[in-house]
Amino acid sequence: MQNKQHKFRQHLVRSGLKATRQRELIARAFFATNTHISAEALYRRVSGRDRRIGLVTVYRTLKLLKEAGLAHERQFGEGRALFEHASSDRHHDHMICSHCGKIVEFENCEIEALQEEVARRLGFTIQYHKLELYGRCKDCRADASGGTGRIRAVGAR
Amino acid sequence: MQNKQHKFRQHLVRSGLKATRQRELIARAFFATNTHISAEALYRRVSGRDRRIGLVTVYRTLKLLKEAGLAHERQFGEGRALFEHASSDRHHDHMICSHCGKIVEFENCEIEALQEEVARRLGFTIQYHKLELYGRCKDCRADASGGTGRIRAVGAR
DNA sequence: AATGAAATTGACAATCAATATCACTTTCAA
DNA sequence: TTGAAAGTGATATTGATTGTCAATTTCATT
Repeated sequence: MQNKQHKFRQHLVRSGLKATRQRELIARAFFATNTHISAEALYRRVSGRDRRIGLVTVYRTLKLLKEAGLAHERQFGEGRALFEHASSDRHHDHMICSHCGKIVEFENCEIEALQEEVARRLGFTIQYHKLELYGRCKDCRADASGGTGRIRAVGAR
Repeated sequence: MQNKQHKFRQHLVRSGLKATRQRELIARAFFATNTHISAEALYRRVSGRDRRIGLVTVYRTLKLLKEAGLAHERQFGEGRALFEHASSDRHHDHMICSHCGKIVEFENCEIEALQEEVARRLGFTIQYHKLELYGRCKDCRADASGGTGRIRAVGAR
Protein backbone atom coordinates (compact mmCIF):
# COMPACT_ATOMS: atom_id res chain seq x y z
CA MET A 1 0.00 0.00 0.00
CA GLN A 2 1.10 3.53 -0.80
CA ASN A 3 0.31 4.39 2.78
CA LYS A 4 2.91 2.06 4.23
CA GLN A 5 5.43 2.94 1.60
CA HIS A 6 4.99 6.54 2.67
CA LYS A 7 5.38 5.71 6.34
CA PHE A 8 8.56 3.87 5.57
CA ARG A 9 9.97 6.82 3.66
CA GLN A 10 9.03 9.08 6.56
CA HIS A 11 10.92 6.85 8.95
CA LEU A 12 13.98 7.04 6.73
CA VAL A 13 13.87 10.80 6.55
CA ARG A 14 13.30 11.19 10.27
CA SER A 15 16.25 8.92 10.99
CA GLY A 16 18.52 10.75 8.59
CA LEU A 17 18.61 7.78 6.25
CA LYS A 18 18.35 7.76 2.53
CA ALA A 19 15.56 6.54 0.32
CA THR A 20 17.23 4.28 -2.15
CA ARG A 21 15.96 2.33 -5.11
CA GLN A 22 16.67 -0.94 -3.26
CA ARG A 23 14.83 0.00 -0.10
CA GLU A 24 11.89 1.20 -2.12
CA LEU A 25 11.75 -2.07 -4.02
CA ILE A 26 12.23 -4.35 -1.05
CA ALA A 27 9.65 -2.53 1.02
CA ARG A 28 7.19 -2.64 -1.85
CA ALA A 29 7.71 -6.36 -2.27
CA PHE A 30 7.27 -6.88 1.46
CA PHE A 31 4.04 -4.90 1.60
CA ALA A 32 2.79 -6.87 -1.38
CA THR A 33 2.92 -10.08 0.63
CA ASN A 34 -0.02 -11.07 2.73
CA THR A 35 1.57 -13.86 4.70
CA HIS A 36 4.61 -14.52 6.80
CA ILE A 37 7.73 -14.45 4.68
CA SER A 38 11.39 -15.18 5.26
CA ALA A 39 14.22 -12.87 4.28
CA GLU A 40 15.38 -15.46 1.78
CA ALA A 41 11.95 -15.76 0.17
CA LEU A 42 11.57 -11.98 0.00
CA TYR A 43 14.98 -11.84 -1.59
CA ARG A 44 13.88 -14.27 -4.28
CA ARG A 45 10.91 -12.05 -5.04
CA VAL A 46 12.82 -8.82 -5.40
CA SER A 47 15.52 -10.70 -7.24
CA GLY A 48 12.96 -11.36 -9.91
CA ARG A 49 12.49 -7.62 -10.38
CA ASP A 50 16.08 -6.55 -10.04
CA ARG A 51 18.81 -9.14 -10.18
CA ARG A 52 21.39 -6.78 -8.72
CA ILE A 53 19.84 -6.53 -5.26
CA GLY A 54 21.69 -8.56 -2.67
CA LEU A 55 20.30 -10.74 0.09
CA VAL A 56 22.21 -8.69 2.61
CA THR A 57 20.31 -5.58 1.64
CA VAL A 58 17.05 -7.42 2.14
CA TYR A 59 18.11 -8.28 5.68
CA ARG A 60 19.10 -4.69 6.30
CA THR A 61 15.87 -3.31 4.91
CA LEU A 62 13.78 -5.72 6.97
CA LYS A 63 15.59 -4.46 10.03
CA LEU A 64 14.68 -0.91 9.02
CA LEU A 65 11.07 -1.93 8.52
CA LYS A 66 11.06 -3.32 12.04
CA GLU A 67 12.51 -0.10 13.38
CA ALA A 68 9.84 1.80 11.51
CA GLY A 69 7.24 -0.33 13.27
CA LEU A 70 6.05 -1.73 9.97
CA ALA A 71 7.25 -5.30 10.36
CA HIS A 72 7.41 -7.89 13.10
CA GLU A 73 9.99 -10.61 13.24
CA ARG A 74 8.80 -14.02 14.40
CA GLN A 75 10.81 -17.04 15.36
CA PHE A 76 8.71 -20.13 15.00
CA GLY A 77 9.91 -23.68 15.34
CA GLU A 78 12.08 -23.47 12.26
CA GLY A 79 15.54 -22.09 11.99
CA ARG A 80 14.85 -18.96 10.04
CA ALA A 81 12.87 -15.91 11.03
CA LEU A 82 9.60 -14.99 9.37
CA PHE A 83 8.43 -11.42 8.91
CA GLU A 84 4.87 -10.17 8.99
CA HIS A 85 3.20 -6.81 8.51
CA ALA A 86 2.78 -4.83 11.68
CA SER A 87 -0.28 -3.18 10.14
CA SER A 88 -2.91 -4.65 12.37
CA ASP A 89 -1.70 -2.73 15.35
CA ARG A 90 -3.23 -5.15 17.81
CA HIS A 91 -1.20 -7.88 19.37
CA HIS A 92 -1.97 -11.38 18.24
CA ASP A 93 -0.72 -14.92 18.63
CA HIS A 94 -0.27 -17.71 16.14
CA MET A 95 -1.72 -21.09 15.32
CA ILE A 96 0.56 -23.02 13.00
CA CYS A 97 -0.16 -26.16 11.05
CA SER A 98 2.70 -28.52 11.72
CA HIS A 99 1.98 -30.28 8.45
CA CYS A 100 1.47 -27.66 5.75
CA GLY A 101 2.96 -24.69 7.60
CA LYS A 102 -0.19 -22.60 7.37
CA ILE A 103 -0.18 -19.77 9.90
CA VAL A 104 -3.35 -18.30 11.36
CA GLU A 105 -3.35 -15.28 13.63
CA PHE A 106 -5.70 -14.97 16.56
CA GLU A 107 -6.23 -12.91 19.66
CA ASN A 108 -7.83 -13.85 22.93
CA CYS A 109 -8.18 -11.41 25.77
CA GLU A 110 -9.11 -14.07 28.28
CA ILE A 111 -5.80 -15.82 27.75
CA GLU A 112 -3.96 -12.53 28.04
CA ALA A 113 -5.72 -11.76 31.27
CA LEU A 114 -4.82 -15.15 32.70
CA GLN A 115 -1.23 -14.62 31.68
CA GLU A 116 -1.16 -11.38 33.64
CA GLU A 117 -2.59 -13.16 36.63
CA VAL A 118 0.02 -15.92 36.45
CA ALA A 119 2.81 -13.39 36.16
CA ARG A 120 1.52 -11.43 39.10
CA ARG A 121 1.44 -14.54 41.24
CA LEU A 122 5.03 -15.28 40.26
CA GLY A 123 6.13 -11.76 41.07
CA PHE A 124 6.82 -10.82 37.47
CA THR A 125 5.79 -7.91 35.30
CA ILE A 126 5.13 -9.07 31.76
CA GLN A 127 6.85 -7.10 29.01
CA TYR A 128 5.82 -9.31 26.14
CA HIS A 129 4.89 -12.87 25.47
CA LYS A 130 4.90 -15.55 22.88
CA LEU A 131 2.08 -18.01 22.39
CA GLU A 132 2.22 -20.49 19.57
CA LEU A 133 -0.18 -23.36 19.03
CA TYR A 134 1.02 -26.12 16.75
CA GLY A 135 -1.28 -28.71 15.28
CA ARG A 136 -3.13 -29.89 12.23
CA CYS A 137 -5.41 -27.68 10.22
CA LYS A 138 -8.69 -28.96 8.81
CA ASP A 139 -7.17 -29.77 5.43
CA CYS A 140 -4.19 -31.61 6.81
CA ARG A 141 -6.27 -33.63 9.20
CA ALA A 142 -8.24 -34.88 6.22
CA ASP A 143 -5.35 -36.46 4.35
CA ALA A 144 -3.80 -38.99 6.71
CA SER A 145 -0.23 -38.60 5.50
CA GLY A 146 1.21 -39.08 8.93
CA GLY A 147 4.46 -37.23 8.23
CA THR A 148 5.78 -34.63 10.62
CA GLY A 149 5.67 -31.90 8.02
CA ARG A 150 7.82 -28.90 7.46
CA ILE A 151 7.88 -27.55 10.97
CA ARG A 152 9.74 -29.47 13.59
CA ALA A 153 8.39 -30.13 17.04
CA VAL A 154 10.15 -28.23 19.80
CA GLY A 155 9.59 -30.36 22.83
CA ALA A 156 6.36 -29.06 24.25
CA ARG A 157 3.25 -31.04 24.69
CA MET B 1 19.38 -39.49 40.65
CA GLN B 2 20.21 -43.15 40.30
CA ASN B 3 16.68 -43.66 39.09
CA LYS B 4 17.11 -41.50 36.01
CA GLN B 5 20.55 -42.81 35.35
CA HIS B 6 19.02 -46.26 35.31
CA LYS B 7 16.24 -45.22 32.98
CA PHE B 8 18.78 -43.77 30.62
CA ARG B 9 20.79 -46.99 30.61
CA GLN B 10 17.61 -48.91 29.93
CA HIS B 11 16.86 -46.71 26.96
CA LEU B 12 20.32 -47.36 25.59
CA VAL B 13 20.00 -51.12 25.95
CA ARG B 14 16.52 -51.18 24.45
CA SER B 15 17.76 -49.16 21.48
CA GLY B 16 20.77 -51.39 20.95
CA LEU B 17 23.13 -48.61 21.96
CA LYS B 18 26.11 -48.84 24.19
CA ALA B 19 26.62 -47.51 27.68
CA THR B 20 29.85 -45.60 27.52
CA ARG B 21 31.85 -43.77 30.11
CA GLN B 22 31.08 -40.48 28.38
CA ARG B 23 27.33 -41.00 28.24
CA GLU B 24 27.32 -42.01 31.86
CA LEU B 25 29.20 -38.90 32.86
CA ILE B 26 27.25 -36.47 30.74
CA ALA B 27 23.90 -37.85 31.87
CA ARG B 28 25.01 -37.70 35.49
CA ALA B 29 26.08 -34.10 35.09
CA PHE B 30 22.78 -33.26 33.42
CA PHE B 31 20.71 -34.88 36.14
CA ALA B 32 22.77 -33.02 38.71
CA THR B 33 21.54 -29.70 37.33
CA ASN B 34 18.32 -28.23 38.61
CA THR B 35 17.81 -25.50 36.06
CA HIS B 36 17.78 -25.02 32.32
CA ILE B 37 21.21 -25.57 30.86
CA SER B 38 22.76 -25.18 27.43
CA ALA B 39 24.83 -27.85 25.72
CA GLU B 40 27.81 -25.58 25.95
CA ALA B 41 27.38 -25.04 29.69
CA LEU B 42 26.89 -28.74 30.32
CA TYR B 43 30.02 -29.37 28.32
CA ARG B 44 31.97 -27.03 30.55
CA ARG B 45 30.77 -28.95 33.60
CA VAL B 46 31.71 -32.40 32.38
CA SER B 47 34.89 -30.93 31.02
CA GLY B 48 35.84 -30.19 34.59
CA ARG B 49 35.60 -33.90 35.42
CA ASP B 50 37.08 -35.29 32.26
CA ARG B 51 38.95 -33.03 29.92
CA ARG B 52 38.82 -35.53 27.09
CA ILE B 53 35.08 -35.37 26.52
CA GLY B 54 34.10 -33.38 23.45
CA LEU B 55 31.28 -30.88 23.00
CA VAL B 56 29.99 -32.96 20.14
CA THR B 57 29.41 -35.90 22.44
CA VAL B 58 27.46 -33.68 24.79
CA TYR B 59 25.17 -32.71 21.93
CA ARG B 60 24.78 -36.34 20.96
CA THR B 61 24.05 -37.45 24.49
CA LEU B 62 21.49 -34.72 25.01
CA LYS B 63 19.75 -35.94 21.90
CA LEU B 64 19.70 -39.44 23.40
CA LEU B 65 18.30 -38.08 26.65
CA LYS B 66 15.54 -36.45 24.68
CA GLU B 67 14.80 -39.70 22.90
CA ALA B 68 14.72 -41.44 26.26
CA GLY B 69 12.11 -38.94 27.38
CA LEU B 70 14.41 -37.65 30.10
CA ALA B 71 15.12 -34.20 28.70
CA HIS B 72 13.21 -31.47 26.95
CA GLU B 73 14.78 -29.03 24.55
CA ARG B 74 13.59 -25.43 24.74
CA GLN B 75 14.18 -22.59 22.34
CA PHE B 76 13.74 -19.31 24.13
CA GLY B 77 14.50 -15.91 22.72
CA GLU B 78 18.19 -16.55 22.58
CA GLY B 79 20.10 -18.33 19.89
CA ARG B 80 21.03 -21.50 21.67
CA ALA B 81 18.79 -24.24 23.02
CA LEU B 82 18.34 -24.91 26.72
CA PHE B 83 17.68 -28.36 28.15
CA GLU B 84 15.58 -29.21 31.16
CA HIS B 85 14.70 -32.40 33.03
CA ALA B 86 11.58 -34.11 31.77
CA SER B 87 11.06 -35.53 35.24
CA SER B 88 8.00 -33.59 36.23
CA ASP B 89 5.90 -35.40 33.74
CA ARG B 90 3.33 -32.67 33.57
CA HIS B 91 3.40 -30.08 30.86
CA HIS B 92 4.34 -26.60 31.90
CA ASP B 93 5.10 -23.21 30.41
CA HIS B 94 7.75 -20.65 31.19
CA MET B 95 8.07 -17.19 32.66
CA ILE B 96 11.45 -15.69 31.85
CA CYS B 97 13.07 -12.63 33.34
CA SER B 98 14.29 -10.55 30.43
CA HIS B 99 16.88 -8.95 32.68
CA CYS B 100 18.58 -11.66 34.72
CA GLY B 101 17.48 -14.66 32.67
CA LYS B 102 15.73 -16.39 35.55
CA ILE B 103 13.28 -19.03 34.36
CA VAL B 104 10.22 -20.03 36.33
CA GLU B 105 7.94 -22.86 35.28
CA PHE B 106 4.20 -22.73 35.71
CA GLU B 107 1.09 -24.50 34.61
CA ASN B 108 -2.38 -23.18 34.13
CA CYS B 109 -5.25 -25.40 33.06
CA GLU B 110 -7.54 -22.49 32.31
CA ILE B 111 -5.13 -21.16 29.70
CA GLU B 112 -4.76 -24.62 28.21
CA ALA B 113 -8.51 -24.98 28.00
CA LEU B 114 -8.83 -21.63 26.26
CA GLN B 115 -6.14 -22.63 23.82
CA GLU B 116 -8.12 -25.73 22.92
CA GLU B 117 -11.17 -23.60 22.39
CA VAL B 118 -9.32 -21.19 20.13
CA ALA B 119 -7.88 -24.05 18.09
CA ARG B 120 -11.27 -25.66 17.71
CA ARG B 121 -12.74 -22.43 16.44
CA LEU B 122 -9.94 -22.17 13.88
CA GLY B 123 -10.44 -25.75 12.76
CA PHE B 124 -7.17 -26.97 14.18
CA THR B 125 -6.22 -29.86 16.41
CA ILE B 126 -3.45 -28.86 18.81
CA GLN B 127 -0.46 -31.18 18.97
CA TYR B 128 1.66 -29.07 21.24
CA HIS B 129 2.11 -25.45 22.14
CA LYS B 130 4.60 -22.95 23.38
CA LEU B 131 3.79 -20.22 25.85
CA GLU B 132 6.53 -17.97 27.10
CA LEU B 133 6.03 -14.88 29.22
CA TYR B 134 8.91 -12.42 29.26
CA GLY B 135 9.23 -9.70 31.83
CA ARG B 136 10.95 -8.52 34.96
CA CYS B 137 11.16 -10.57 38.11
CA LYS B 138 10.77 -9.01 41.53
CA ASP B 139 14.50 -8.61 42.05
CA CYS B 140 15.14 -7.04 38.67
CA ARG B 141 12.26 -4.66 39.01
CA ALA B 142 13.86 -3.35 42.18
CA ASP B 143 17.13 -2.23 40.64
CA ALA B 144 16.23 0.22 37.93
CA SER B 145 19.07 -0.63 35.58
CA GLY B 146 17.00 -0.08 32.53
CA GLY B 147 19.04 -2.33 30.23
CA THR B 148 17.41 -4.93 28.05
CA GLY B 149 19.29 -7.77 29.65
CA ARG B 150 20.53 -11.04 28.28
CA ILE B 151 17.45 -12.11 26.44
CA ARG B 152 16.44 -10.27 23.37
CA ALA B 153 12.91 -9.23 22.58
CA VAL B 154 11.26 -11.06 19.72
CA GLY B 155 8.67 -8.67 18.47
CA ALA B 156 5.68 -9.51 20.60
CA ARG B 157 3.95 -7.15 22.93
C1' DA C 1 23.11 21.13 -12.76
C1' DA C 2 27.38 20.24 -10.17
C1' DT C 3 29.54 18.94 -5.83
C1' DG C 4 30.99 16.21 -2.11
C1' DA C 5 30.32 14.42 2.49
C1' DA C 6 27.88 10.88 4.39
C1' DA C 7 25.12 6.96 3.76
C1' DT C 8 24.40 2.71 1.15
C1' DT C 9 25.43 -1.20 -1.44
C1' DG C 10 27.03 -5.86 -2.59
C1' DA C 11 30.53 -9.32 -2.53
C1' DC C 12 32.73 -11.77 0.68
C1' DA C 13 34.27 -13.12 5.18
C1' DA C 14 32.95 -14.11 9.80
C1' DT C 15 29.97 -15.74 13.40
C1' DC C 16 27.32 -18.99 16.10
C1' DA C 17 24.91 -23.07 17.25
C1' DA C 18 24.40 -27.40 15.70
C1' DT C 19 25.34 -31.38 12.62
C1' DA C 20 28.10 -34.34 9.35
C1' DT C 21 32.50 -36.74 8.30
C1' DC C 22 35.82 -40.00 9.22
C1' DA C 23 39.80 -42.37 11.11
C1' DC C 24 40.55 -44.28 15.44
C1' DT C 25 38.86 -46.37 19.85
C1' DT C 26 35.64 -48.72 22.84
C1' DT C 27 31.90 -51.75 23.97
C1' DC C 28 29.86 -56.19 24.62
C1' DA C 29 27.76 -60.53 22.96
C1' DA C 30 29.50 -64.73 21.59
C1' DT D 1 39.50 -63.23 24.07
C1' DT D 2 37.65 -61.36 20.01
C1' DG D 3 35.73 -58.75 16.35
C1' DA D 4 31.79 -56.51 14.38
C1' DA D 5 29.21 -52.69 15.41
C1' DA D 6 28.79 -48.59 17.83
C1' DG D 7 30.95 -44.49 19.83
C1' DT D 8 34.28 -40.82 20.12
C1' DG D 9 36.64 -36.54 19.11
C1' DA D 10 38.94 -33.42 15.98
C1' DT D 11 37.67 -31.04 12.30
C1' DA D 12 34.89 -29.53 8.49
C1' DT D 13 30.38 -28.09 7.20
C1' DT D 14 25.93 -26.17 7.33
C1' DG D 15 22.49 -22.42 7.40
C1' DA D 16 20.87 -18.17 8.99
C1' DT D 17 22.42 -13.85 9.97
C1' DT D 18 25.79 -10.06 10.71
C1' DG D 19 30.36 -7.57 10.01
C1' DT D 20 33.82 -5.57 6.77
C1' DC D 21 35.16 -2.57 3.24
C1' DA D 22 35.98 -0.63 -1.28
C1' DA D 23 33.04 1.23 -4.69
C1' DT D 24 28.66 3.52 -5.60
C1' DT D 25 24.64 6.40 -4.69
C1' DT D 26 21.96 9.88 -2.42
C1' DC D 27 20.75 14.59 -1.52
C1' DA D 28 21.44 19.13 0.77
C1' DT D 29 24.01 22.76 -0.68
C1' DT D 30 26.21 25.40 -3.95
